[in-house]
Amino acid sequence: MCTFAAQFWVGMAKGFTSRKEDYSKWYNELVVKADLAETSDVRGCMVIKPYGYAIWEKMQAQLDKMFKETGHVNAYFPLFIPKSYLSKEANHVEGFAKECAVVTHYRLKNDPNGGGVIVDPDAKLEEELIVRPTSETIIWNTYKKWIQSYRDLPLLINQWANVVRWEMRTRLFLRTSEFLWQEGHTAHSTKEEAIAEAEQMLHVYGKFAEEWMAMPVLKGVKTENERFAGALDTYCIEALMQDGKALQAGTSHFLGQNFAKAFDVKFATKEGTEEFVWATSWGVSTRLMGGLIMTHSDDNGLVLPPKLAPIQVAIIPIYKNEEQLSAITNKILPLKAELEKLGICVKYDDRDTQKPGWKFNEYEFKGVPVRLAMGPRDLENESVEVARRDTLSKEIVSLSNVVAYVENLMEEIQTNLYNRAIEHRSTHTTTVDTYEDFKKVLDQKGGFVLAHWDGTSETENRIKDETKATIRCIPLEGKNESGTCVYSGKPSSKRVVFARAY
RNA sequence: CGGGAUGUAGCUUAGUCCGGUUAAAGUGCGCGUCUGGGGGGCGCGAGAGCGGAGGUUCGAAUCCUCUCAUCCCGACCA
Repeated sequence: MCTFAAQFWVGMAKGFTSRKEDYSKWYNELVVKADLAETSDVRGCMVIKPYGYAIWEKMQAQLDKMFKETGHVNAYFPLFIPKSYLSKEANHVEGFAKECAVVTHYRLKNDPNGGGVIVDPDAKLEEELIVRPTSETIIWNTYKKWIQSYRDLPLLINQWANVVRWEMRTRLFLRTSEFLWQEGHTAHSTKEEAIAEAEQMLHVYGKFAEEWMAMPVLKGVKTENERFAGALDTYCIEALMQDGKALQAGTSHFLGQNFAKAFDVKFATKEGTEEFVWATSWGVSTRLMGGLIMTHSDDNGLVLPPKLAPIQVAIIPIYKNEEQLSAITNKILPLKAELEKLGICVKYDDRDTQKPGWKFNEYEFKGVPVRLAMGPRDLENESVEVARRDTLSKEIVSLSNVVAYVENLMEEIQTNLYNRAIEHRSTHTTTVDTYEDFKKVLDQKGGFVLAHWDGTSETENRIKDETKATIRCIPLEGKNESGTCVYSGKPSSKRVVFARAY
């Protein structure tokens, strides 16, 4: 490999708020200016734009592959759920009742007073329909018909769908009234198998977050307060954003026999007895996009890990006339083909409608991991300028080495982003033993705070009221260590992870 | 649903307190031209009647009333 020079471009994107100035403004502007999504005229709902959707599609493709590899198949259940279904599992209703959209009518008509269309009062539904906030109820109502015997188990189904939760305050990707997700719903003959399934999917999520999103996550179990409505146990992956706030990035629930009992889903065992099945559900959503953005991006815009970047390499020609452009194109096309042969997504941007400088900024803001530029000088020297987005560094690489160089960069950038994120997390994870330190760390530094907790909801709630911090999880890998609760002073056998969260 | 604020060109905003020529600018858009190794320069041009309805007035973006919408802060949340 032949490197002639290294230089750094550390500019500020024009008219873009920095993280330090206002993190939340930075995020909102980034999402819009990087062309990922925008708010729609429908309150709380977003339009995911092609570039943002392309990233989501990459996530979907990989997750879907991982689900299939673990034996799951896809299916699709209705968007609408009869109201009565939702009330069959008491905890579940309570958890979602406050944020459900309800369909009450099925027809419009012209307003006799000339005000456009109105809801036809004669078209009232006998039973109102709920727009799914999650699909446990409709799915378990269906599973009841599908499951009779242990021979029908396990049932391992996933669906990719949209769901609606009527949120008061929304933010692009992080919390929208309608969002896209996948929800896995499985049925098992034993408790152990169901728990193993919930844990397995947690690890699938963890692997995806770390290896594909380059986003380190803590795996753990939720406390009763934070648990999914209707679950016996909720496992989660928790990520730490750059502003020191935690983001719940995925959850996997062991539902016990709650839904089986609510929907009367029984199966005949090998021994001829009749038992309720054991259930799990698990999901990740477009919220992952928010996590991806807030884990890596900087004051120059989006930064994407190569494995999820819709464009991994952008190539920009610099030319004064047609002859130069075609000379450059003649060099670039074979290079592009070679990179593509390695499975790298390359965009050769030879549009004459935009200037090179404009394109540099465009791809930088959109987080394209590697940018190649070739101009008259490179043409003469048989070289290419290679710029990487994660470090904002540029090097001149000889044309003969550039394919190998770029191939290697893909791996290097992916690793660097992960390492950077894990470094940030470890410097923002603090162990505290007193409530004073606890509050001080939250206010001054943020991040994950490891503290002893007495295991009661009462203490958890008080801490939440006083500090806005919640228990993100009881870590799976945390070692047992006896101590005393930071709040109550009562004995505790393990530290839990506190943080202010999204 | 409580507390605060804002609606003027595609977008961001000035003008509003203290009514008065043809509503102003940046950006974006179109054309021309010089350019082209980090959002380029110059020139020309298109684009809004000021969230909506009503009122006061010779005259309303500006004052009054009502209304709608959005944003921010609180309770909820993947």
